[in-house]
Parts: sequence; C-alpha cells; structure tokens
Amino acid sequence: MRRDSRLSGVLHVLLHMAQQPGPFTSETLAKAMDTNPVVIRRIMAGLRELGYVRSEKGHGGGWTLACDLSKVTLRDVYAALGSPALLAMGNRTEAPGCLVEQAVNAALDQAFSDAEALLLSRLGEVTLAMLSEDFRKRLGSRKHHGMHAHGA
Amino acid sequence: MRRDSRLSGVLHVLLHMAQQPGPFTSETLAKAMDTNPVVIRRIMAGLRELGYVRSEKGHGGGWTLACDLSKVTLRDVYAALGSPALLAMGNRTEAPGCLVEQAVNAALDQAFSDAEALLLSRLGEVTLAMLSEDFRKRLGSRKHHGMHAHGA
DNA sequence: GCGATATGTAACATATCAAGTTACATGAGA
DNA sequence: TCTCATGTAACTTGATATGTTACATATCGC
Repeated sequence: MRRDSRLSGVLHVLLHMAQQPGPFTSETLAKAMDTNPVVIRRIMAGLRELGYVRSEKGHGGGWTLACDLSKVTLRDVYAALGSPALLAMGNRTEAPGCLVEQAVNAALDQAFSDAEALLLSRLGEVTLAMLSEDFRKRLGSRKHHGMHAHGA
Repeated sequence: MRRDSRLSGVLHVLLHMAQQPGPFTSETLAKAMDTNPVVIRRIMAGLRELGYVRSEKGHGGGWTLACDLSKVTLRDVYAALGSPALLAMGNRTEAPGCLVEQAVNAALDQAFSDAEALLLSRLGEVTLAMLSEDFRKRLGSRKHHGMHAHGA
C-alpha cells in the first residue's frame, strides 16, 4: 500500500525552519523538500490553525515558527495533519451481521488498537526540540568529516 | 488512505471453513464474503503455498483446511499474504542525504518499528482455534435470542 | 474419451487517495 | 499600483486494493 509521508514531510519542514529565524516562503521550503509550494501550504495549513506556525503574505512574508519546540510533540503534529489512519490494514466490514466476521474483527481490533496506542504514545514522547537537538548532533559529527548537511 | 482488508477477509474465509468439513468452492466462499471467486483464489494462494489449505480441481473439488488450527496464528496468516505493510505512514525518503531528514526518520522509525513489533506480537498470540472458539461462543449466545449467524 | 466442474492466472476495469500541478483570488509591502 | 506571497479550488498523476472477464488446465463421473 502507498504510504502517507505527510508527517515525515511536515517534520522535515519544521526542523529546517528551526535552524534559522527568518520567515520562509513556500517556494524555499518546497525546494528543500523537492516538492511543490502548494503541497507545503497544504501540509502547513493544519499547523497554522493550531498556532504552531504563522504565515504572512506579501513582501518579506512566508512561514514562521510560532511555538515552543520543547512543548510540541510529534503526536501534536500528527494531530495537526488531521490524524490520518495509522494502520494500513483494517476490517473488511465494520459492524457486520456475520458472527464469524465479528469474531475476526474483535481479535484484529484488539491488536490494531494496541499498536495504534503504542505508536501514538511513542510519538507523544518526542518533542520537536528533541529532534532539533538530534539534528545538531548529526551536523556536528558530519562536519568533522568535511561533509555537507545536504547531498544526493 | 484505503485500508487493506485482505487479512480480515482471509480470516473470515478460514473460520467459515472451520465450521464444516467438506471442501468449499471459491464460488461458495465468495458468496459468503460477498465478493468474487477470483478474489478468494488470490488471497488463498499464499495459504496454499504454506500448506495451511489445500485446493483440488474438478468435481467435488474446492478448498480444504490442511492445518492444525491451534498451531496457526494470525501472524502466520499475515505472513502467508506476503507480509504487506502494516503502517499507513512512512518516511518521505529512505537513506536521505539531508541530515534533518535523517533525524526525522530516526525518530519516526523508532516509533514505527515499536508499533509494528507490538502488532506482530499480538497477532502471534492469537490462533485460528481461539478465533473459532470465540465464534462458537458468540453463536451460542445469539442462538438464545433466536437469531441467525448471518444477517444484514 | 468427453463433458461438466473447479482451480490458476493473466489482463483489464474501477475506486480511492496521496502527491503533484495549474490557475486564480486575496492580501501585504515597497 | 506593481510585485510578492499565501489561500484554495480544480485537475492530473501514480500506486494499489478490489472487482471482473476470459481462458487455460486439471479432475471427476459418465
């Protein structure tokens, strides 16, 4: 199944923004992400509604971080995207009349909801500040080898 | 994202088969599942290769259970389907040169693999025999209310 | 052997959805 | 007012689960 990479993408954007202050245009961010400005605006829309970022039009406009990175978790970002489905699998039918299917659904639902709960919990343990810190650590160790932050 | 219901579907088929001995034609099973015989053959193909079911052609042919239901777990059935993706989300790019993306991927991968491991573990704890037992329990309690096993 | 029945499988159709693209409206600053 | 930027609708594209048709192959009963 095709996998949704919006969470990965929006985190990438946020972390890039965390490295310098200025507002970033959608086009700048899109170039860094190798995608389209409209896609950036789309995935940022939810974040703006929750107040994690701000956007301004016109000259000198663009996107700005508007939150305490140590207070926002990956789970918050996930929620800002509209909480899309976490699991690639689901039941064939919900609320089936067939008792066989009810038994199957009950077993699968148990396993599925456990996994979802764990994933959400893990995402809730990681803040954007922690990610940013990890990035800087990686940057430091790579610099010692004379390489760039970006590459093919 | 569209959710994969093959696991749910194939479990449904197997449990139906567990209720009576005879071979079942793809058409019979398809009717019970409200789908197409070809779809049944497709999802059963992997199970046959692993020896969980047998198929025979011609008169009196069809699908037969060929395993000890108490020895086959939902995880085994999942594997028989080819182990399709469990999670609906993934990284934007694997092995990125961008250090920001590396940091993002590392965090997400951790959470993702934890959730996948838990899900697989849970699926591994449930056998087809347990599901069949649960079904029979449901059947018993519904019978007391004068209802059928199937219904809209 | 022959016809009926069943699986096996390729090929094609359909539906859904993330992602990409185009077009245009709106608003802010120089 | 002109330029730059976001906001958003509409459309295109690609991937994939699912559904369907068609036909080949194997097996049973006569």
